[in-house]
Amino acid sequence: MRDVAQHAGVSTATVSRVLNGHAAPTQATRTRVLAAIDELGYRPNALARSLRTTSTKTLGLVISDLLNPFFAEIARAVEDEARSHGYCVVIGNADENAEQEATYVRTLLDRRVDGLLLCPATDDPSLVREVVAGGVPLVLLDRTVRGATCPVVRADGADALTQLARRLVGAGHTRIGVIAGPADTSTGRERLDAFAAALGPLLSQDLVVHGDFRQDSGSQAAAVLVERNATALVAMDNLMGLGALAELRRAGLRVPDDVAVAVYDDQPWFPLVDPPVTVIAQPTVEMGRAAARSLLALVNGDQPEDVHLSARLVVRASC
Amino acid sequence: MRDVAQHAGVSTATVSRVLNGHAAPTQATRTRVLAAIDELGYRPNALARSLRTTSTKTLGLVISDLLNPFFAEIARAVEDEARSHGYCVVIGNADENAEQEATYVRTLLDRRVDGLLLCPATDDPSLVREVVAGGVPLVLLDRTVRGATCPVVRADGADALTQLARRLVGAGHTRIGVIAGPADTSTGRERLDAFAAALGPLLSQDLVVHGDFRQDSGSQAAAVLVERNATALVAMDNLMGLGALAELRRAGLRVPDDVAVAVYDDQPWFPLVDPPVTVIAQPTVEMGRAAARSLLALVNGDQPEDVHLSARLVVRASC
DNA sequence: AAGGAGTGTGTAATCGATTGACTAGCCCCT
DNA sequence: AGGGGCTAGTCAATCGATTACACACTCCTT
Repeated sequence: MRDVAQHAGVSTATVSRVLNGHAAPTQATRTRVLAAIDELGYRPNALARSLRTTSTKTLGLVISDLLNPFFAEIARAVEDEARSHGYCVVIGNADENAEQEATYVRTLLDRRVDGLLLCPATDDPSLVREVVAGGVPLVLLDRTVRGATCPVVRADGADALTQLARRLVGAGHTRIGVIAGPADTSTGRERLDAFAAALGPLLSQDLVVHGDFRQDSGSQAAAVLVERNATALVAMDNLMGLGALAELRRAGLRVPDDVAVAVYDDQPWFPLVDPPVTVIAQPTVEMGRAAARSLLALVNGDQPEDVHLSARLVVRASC
Repeated sequence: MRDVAQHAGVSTATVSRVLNGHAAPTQATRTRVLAAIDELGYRPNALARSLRTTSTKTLGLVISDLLNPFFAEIARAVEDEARSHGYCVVIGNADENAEQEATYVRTLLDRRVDGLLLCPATDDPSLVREVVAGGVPLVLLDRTVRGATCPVVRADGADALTQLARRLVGAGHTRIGVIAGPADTSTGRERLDAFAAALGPLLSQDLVVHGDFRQDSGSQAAAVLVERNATALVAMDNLMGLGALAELRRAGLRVPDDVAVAVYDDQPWFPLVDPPVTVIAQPTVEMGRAAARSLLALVNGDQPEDVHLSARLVVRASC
């Protein structure tokens, strides 16, 4: 910057003013400075700038699992929305692991992100409290924590799950197996609760198996449930659904004749599976965008409302 | 930091030394400082530190499309490897768009990442030159550019494509349609060239359609190729493959009876599709890890070799 | 002609760390 | 007692920007 100033015969203050679009500098100096800038190929040091201004124009996004296309889509939407407002997004991958999540959150805070978007790995509120106590704008995405003290953006699947339950019961299923998410995540619990409520006494405890939102756990759960004579399987997450489908295929069971299947989260390939899979589709893009918008509002000092979107049932041939 | 120093009754220099594990401070002062640190809940400002040390312990990764699970997997692997070496990864999503790619690269450079991993959207070398000229360690991943002047990590699919070609010819196909990647990407060109070489005169020009590595382009290309009486379709990317499969299903064509299908890039769900899809599987995790390792070597002043891995053919029922 | 208003620039403090140069204190030796 | 050799710690410059304040100048007003 000093070089630029020298080159243009002005002080660094003037260069800075030109760079930041202040009113002060004359048209003449302005062009002189700009000429110097691209003659020297100067690029401002964002670290120094941020250090001084205490603003990084960066948002942090800590998601549970980058390999889960649901989160990849969300990340993509967040990034889009943020970029359109001049913000950058740093993505952290927690791998469904509370410890790694905490590490990432702290790293991002150390780097002074202007705000943080978090899909919490568990519903333990301590990390959230830590961030909020540190005064950093925080918005929770997809999942919440106990007694959350910050805005939350999520999609409600209760209606869709109720419809699904009705449909399965209507088709004569009496032994419906559930591959639920972890009991210590809000989505894991809520989806199960909503489905259980819709099913009432028809749902027997031994047909509920908790997975970890990953493919393998879906396979294992499916094996267990089939063993217990379930005639329908509902996987509460697309990766566990994938695992369940793989297991059914491995076991030589036919869908939906032997076992009906439905999965939470739609994916582009679900219609192509044999048979096409009934799903509950979440508005991922809207969730991501809304979360980014809420966070930016918070960063700008507003107090955004929680956002509640809805998932919807998409019936295909698998049940 | 000043507060901590005061609290512990030492100077900021000493605090810094404790923080950075210098030999100097006594065990006594050390514990005093550490006590002060967590009493005050002090966290060092990474911006200031980086400004001073000119090292951010951060790598930049600019990928072509975060929604493409191939790149998501790579990102995940890069992140894993980097983290295990104490580095953070900032992911930028170029959306297969050269301009957005350049913007992201510059943003990352401005933030002084210690090194950059790039999956170039086109084979135009100007951006690469710009980075190299700036003296920032750069490694290309998956794709290369014309006259690349930096290490490259990629997977070679020529053998697998040759096997695939042989197999299709052996099955009696004479009109084999290719859904190729963009001609201005190295992977787009190389995969097509390798396949064309293996097929020889059997490949007619009107059965080669270029897509853009996205689902929709795969559908459109498939429609065109079917129209031209192709009896086999090879999609050079998983998303275009997905699009092609969707189009075939929409058109009511049966795989492999009416049209045989093979796709470049394996995905966990390809075995579940009706019928299971023959693919060319790339060692994504190894690519990501190798790229991160190469970049870290470069950052540490070594001169890593290019890394060439191999893709392999996985035959399933679709052809 | 003096004083005031309004502009355009420059000077220097500042953000929060790191680190080279220096100093104070201690021990030991002659 | 004085000096050499260590150590543990302090001082202050530095990284590269931003910005409050001061200054110089022009142009008006009275």
